[in-house]
Amino acid sequence: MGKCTPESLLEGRNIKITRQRQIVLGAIIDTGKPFSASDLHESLGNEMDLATIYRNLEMLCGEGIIRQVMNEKERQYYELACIHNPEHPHFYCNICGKIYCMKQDKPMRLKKRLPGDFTVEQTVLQYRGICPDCSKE
Amino acid sequence: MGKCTPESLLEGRNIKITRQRQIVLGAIIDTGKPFSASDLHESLGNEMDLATIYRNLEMLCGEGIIRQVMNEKERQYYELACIHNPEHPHFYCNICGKIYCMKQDKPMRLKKRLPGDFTVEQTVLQYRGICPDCSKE
DNA sequence: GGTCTAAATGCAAGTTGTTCGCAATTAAAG
DNA sequence: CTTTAATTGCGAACAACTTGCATTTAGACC
Ligand SMILES: [Mn+2]
Ligand SMILES: [Mn+2]
Ligand SMILES: [Zn+2]
Ligand SMILES: [Zn+2]
Repeated sequence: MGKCTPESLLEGRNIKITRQRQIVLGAIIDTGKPFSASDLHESLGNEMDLATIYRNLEMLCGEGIIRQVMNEKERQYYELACIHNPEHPHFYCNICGKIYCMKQDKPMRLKKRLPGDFTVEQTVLQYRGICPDCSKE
Repeated sequence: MGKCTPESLLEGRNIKITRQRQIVLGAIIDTGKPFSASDLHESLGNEMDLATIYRNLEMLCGEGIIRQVMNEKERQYYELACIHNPEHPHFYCNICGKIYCMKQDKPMRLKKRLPGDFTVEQTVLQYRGICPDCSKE
C-alpha cells in the first residue's frame, strides 16, 4: 500500500533481498498490468531462469504482495496486490489475450467501468468457496 | 435444446456417428455437471484413448453442443450447452475442486442462487471481448 | 572486512494436461 | 459390396510448470 519499490515491498518480512528478486519485483512494479511468468521472463530479456521466476512468484503470492488473476486455461496471470482491491472485474481480449483490470466491484453500468472501445463478448462469473460435500468434512 | 440423446445432438450436422462419439456424448449427458477430459476418461473405465476424447470435445465445442467452463489453471472443464444458458455463474469448491452451475444471471441475492451450505470465499468476474488495441485491427 | 550457513539460484530432468503425426480402422455414400 | 474420407489408437511432442541437486550468495555473527 506504500511507495512500491522492490525494497519497500519486501521489508520487514524476513526475506532475503536477492538481485533477482529486485529485478523481478522491479519489472512487476513497472508493468502495472496483469502479467504471466513468461511475460516477466521476456521483459527481462530471457536471461533469468524461469524456475527462479516461478519460485519468486509463488513466494510473492504467499506474502500477499501479488495475487493470481483468473484466466481460462493457458497460463497463469498475476497482478500486484497493492494497486487494486482484491475482487475487481477483468477484461480479457479474445484477440490478443491481454488482461485489463476494471474499476469498481459494485453494481454500476458496464460502460462506466470500461473506457470506450471495449467490446464485451462474454461474461464469466465464478464463486469459489466450500461446497456442501466438503462442509461436512 | 431437444431430447438430449447422443443421436439427437449430432443429427443434421454432417458428423459421423461413431461408437466412441456415442459413448462420449452418452457420458456427458449422464453426468449433467461440468466435467473435464479426465473425468470422462475415468467414467468410461480408462478405456477410450484420451486423444480421441480431446478431439471429440473440441469438435463438440465447435458445434456448440458443449461449452468450456472457466476454470483457473489446472484442467479445462466443459458443460453440455443445452442444459444451461450461456452465461451463468459457477461455484468452485476450494477443497474438492468440484464445479457447480448456479441459476440466474440477473442481480439477485446470492443466497437465493446457492442452496444453503455453500460458503463463498472468492468471487471472480471476467469480461471477455475485444480490446481497443485490437479494435483498430 | 572475513567466516559461516541457511536460503536462493541455475540447470537439467520430471510432471501434467493437451496436441500432433501417422498408419490402421470404420462409417456411410454409392 | 466397394470405396474413401473421416476417425481412431498409439506414440511422440508440447507448453507450462515443478522438483532435485550441486553451486552460489545474502546477511548474521565475529
Ligand atoms: Mn486486476
Ligand atoms: Mn454451468
Ligand atoms: Zn486485444
Ligand atoms: Zn467440495
